[in-house]
Amino acid sequence: MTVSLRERRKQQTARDIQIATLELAAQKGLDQVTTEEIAAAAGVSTRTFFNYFVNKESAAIGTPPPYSDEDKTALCEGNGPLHQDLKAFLNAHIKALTEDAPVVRLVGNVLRSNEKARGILDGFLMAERESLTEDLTARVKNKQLAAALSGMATDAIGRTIFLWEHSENLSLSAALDIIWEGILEASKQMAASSE
Amino acid sequence: MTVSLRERRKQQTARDIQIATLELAAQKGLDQVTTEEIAAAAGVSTRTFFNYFVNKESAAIGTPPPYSDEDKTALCEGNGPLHQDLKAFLNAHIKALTEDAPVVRLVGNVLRSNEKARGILDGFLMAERESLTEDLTARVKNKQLAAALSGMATDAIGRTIFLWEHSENLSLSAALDIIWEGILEASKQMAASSE
DNA sequence: CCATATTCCTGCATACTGTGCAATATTTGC
DNA sequence: GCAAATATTGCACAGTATGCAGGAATATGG
Repeated sequence: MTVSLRERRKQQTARDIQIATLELAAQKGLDQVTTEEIAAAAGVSTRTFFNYFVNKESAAIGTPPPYSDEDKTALCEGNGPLHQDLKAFLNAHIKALTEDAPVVRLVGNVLRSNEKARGILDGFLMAERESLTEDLTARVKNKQLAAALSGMATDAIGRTIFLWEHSENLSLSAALDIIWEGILEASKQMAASSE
Repeated sequence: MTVSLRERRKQQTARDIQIATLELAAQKGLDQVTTEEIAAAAGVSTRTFFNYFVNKESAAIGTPPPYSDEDKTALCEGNGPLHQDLKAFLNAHIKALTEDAPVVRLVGNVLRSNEKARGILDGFLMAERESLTEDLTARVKNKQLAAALSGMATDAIGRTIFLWEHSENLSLSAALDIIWEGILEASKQMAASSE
């Protein structure tokens, strides 16, 4: 076994707390849920709850899947057209999100009504975007260009999830295709006669 | 006089509270400042502080300048190339921000370290972006395209402020020019061979 | 298998946040 | 001025979050 019993227990407890938080939040809104309730539902003391997460909003968000390192290196070492490599990169990330679709949906629900949770996720996404920008700089050799591209990418993920949450019978990856179409069209219009 | 004494007092008090909040936050970080201190510095009771703002993070952010209605209609009724009209739109908004540059700087400072504040601003920006998307839809007749464009615009504002805060001797509008250059370049690369 | 070191969980004390309510003070319109 | 409307304030109270210290569970080494 690669991880100790202690390690596994810790991860299990963290997940228990997150699930308990999300389920209670789904029932009556995160603001109406007390940390005491969450702790009880997760089978730990209030004090332990705060050993795992600094507040209930963080508990709801948990640790979202980061951009994978392989995907990032594939992107910056890719030799296809940029838009195609970027799309492949986003496809991979969306696929990772699909694994946890139910949690994504519950988290999205919390984000809609809770500002603090948005801020926490936003901080996470900013860090992700920054790291993607750095990697992209290796490929395109231009900081501002890389920043613009990685902004487009991160924005695309966000809008994809939003579209998916608000549509019936639309997979995450189908939603991405729609969003991506809009981005390509926007790029064309922006690039048109911009010399 | 267009506004009553009461109205003016209210606005003055709101501003007093915001300034007090930002100054105390600049000294020792918003997290280390209590609402009691802020209220005392602004010359009101703690209870009154909460009549004006729901929490200290909102007090720090205050009410950021929204996209102006004239600028929005100018944008969607414009007949120049899209990238040019969009740039003009952003120029106008950045000019508005320049009026309050010191406050923008202090707010930026808070945003860097406070997640809750980021979430609050994020909510505000989401609403702004959505309204811009609607207006743009009138011009480009395509929801996803409009959403992508308004995402680029809002992102540009954010990155402009960031660049400006981290550079010596760079005006907000000069920062926007640099960011904009990156966006145009990104659009070109994305549009290249995307048929 | 036991001893003990390490890590984790918990209860308790405490400071701060945010809201409802009722009393008090201020402004407004007449 | 005076009554109605609106703002401010103090107080009570529930919830959030952290430090600390003792006890429980797990890991390690013989």
